[in-house]
Amino acid sequence: MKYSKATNYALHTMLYLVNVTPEKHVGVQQLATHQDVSTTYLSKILTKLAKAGMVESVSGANGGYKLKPNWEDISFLDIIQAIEGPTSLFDYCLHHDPNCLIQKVIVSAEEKMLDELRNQKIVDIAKQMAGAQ
Amino acid sequence: MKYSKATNYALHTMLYLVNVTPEKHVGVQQLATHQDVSTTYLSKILTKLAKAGMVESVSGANGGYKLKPNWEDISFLDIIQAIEGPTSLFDYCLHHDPNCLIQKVIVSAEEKMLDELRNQKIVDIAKQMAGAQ
DNA sequence: TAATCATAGATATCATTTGTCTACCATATC
DNA sequence: GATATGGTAGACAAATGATATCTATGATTA
Repeated sequence: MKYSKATNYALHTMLYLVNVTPEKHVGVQQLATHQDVSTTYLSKILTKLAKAGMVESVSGANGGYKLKPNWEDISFLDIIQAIEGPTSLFDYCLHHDPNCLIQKVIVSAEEKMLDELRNQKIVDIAKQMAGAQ
Repeated sequence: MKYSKATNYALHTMLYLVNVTPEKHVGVQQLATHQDVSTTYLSKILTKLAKAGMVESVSGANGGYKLKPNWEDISFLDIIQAIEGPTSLFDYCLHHDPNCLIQKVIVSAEEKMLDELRNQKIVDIAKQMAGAQ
């Protein structure tokens, strides 16, 4: 039971974009070498972030990725769900009982975690890091 | 990002034991057919629960599984961790930075969920089910 | 038109989960 | 103690999902 490495890459990528260059375009190349991943693989992750409306890509020379105007609102949960999808920790249950109490307990516990992740903006972490230096 | 089916089986098994026969021995056979799993597979799951000190097994005729005396204290988290292990959602991080803020945010959000799961006893759910009938 | 950069598809690899099969061990009862 | 009943453990096998890589292609700029 773990978040995927892709989610890890996505979070670091977004933090990097916010932290270092919120305005400029940054190439996948640069993002990839910073995290020691291949560009094509990271590109697939960035595509998901783009489809979720957090970044936009520009092809061609001097192209790359840029944060969308709403970048200051982006939460951890936004990023995680862009990569992991909308799945719940526990979306099946024995006999597919829609009233399964076990499922209800777990889902409601999970909601507590999601609330936390929803309230944590990536920009706040970036500011913390900037403050610490 | 999901809890495994094994965790699902474990929770339902424990609920069944608490609900139906907290005192008697119940064979894996019965538990397995109830959940539509093979006995050997469910047996492996029960072995983990036994190692975690929640149930005990008795071999031989009229044997089976029985709850341990502390059964009223058993929480959802106890069962989940007996199966999933002690892993965290996010125990690696880029460059293995022990001070990674991203990791700290996620781990602290996860703690909120674990607190909830720790506070939910399996016996409470059993009582709810009994009351609803 | 050439250089730069992102994108999508096909494919490969690997780890984990989910199981099955089998032989084996423990206990109760006759 | 033989036998039926019940749990245990190991060696597999299959399915799934994550993690990539390679290649060809499309878009943009200089």
